[in-house]
Amino acid sequence: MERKEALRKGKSLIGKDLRTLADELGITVFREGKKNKGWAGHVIERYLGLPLNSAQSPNFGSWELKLVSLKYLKTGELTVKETMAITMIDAYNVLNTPFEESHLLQKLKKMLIFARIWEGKNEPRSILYGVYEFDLTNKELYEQIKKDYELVRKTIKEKGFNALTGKIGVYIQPRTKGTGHGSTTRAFYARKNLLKKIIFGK
DNA sequence: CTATGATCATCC
DNA sequence: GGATGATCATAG
Repeated sequence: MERKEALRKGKSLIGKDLRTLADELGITVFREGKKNKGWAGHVIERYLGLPLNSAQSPNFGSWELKLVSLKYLKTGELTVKETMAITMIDAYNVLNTPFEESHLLQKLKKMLIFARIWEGKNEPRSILYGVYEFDLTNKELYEQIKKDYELVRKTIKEKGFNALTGKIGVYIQPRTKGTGHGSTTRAFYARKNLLKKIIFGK
């Protein structure tokens, strides 16, 4: 499926409750009291007729599916609930790859962001809010992301991979991520301020 | 066991 | 409420 087509079909889902769709499509949201964290993504994939694929980059070919949770503040304002994982950091790869050719940039160019409204850990319902493309034609975003990438490279080079922390970066941060239990892997995450720009245009 | 996607837990 | 680090589910 082409990216454009996926975007168009995705948009036709806006306003729908992904929870009821999950039931209709036979997607498991909870299993033995535990949440299947990938359920919302699975619903979208199934709806679009895509294979449930967890493999790395070859995702769906010309584009990638990402999900972001939104939530309402007490003031009633809608905001981004969480940062978004983009891709794993490979120290060697990052050190030897300029931003223009980085895995990070390739991912950003391809991704389609599906924003859903999160209402609680028990997922009473979840409305699809919108579908977005990552706008890298926006100079300000592009340049700042590039700076963040360069900062990560510099940090690895001067202080080592383990010096990377989630505190680094303005739009993109290198955050620990792994199976836990002492894992030291890191991944690029999109910070909330960046997601807000893309989703709410501010 | 590890990679990946995404969310949870905790600290401020 | 927001940020950072840790964990969970699943596939290979």
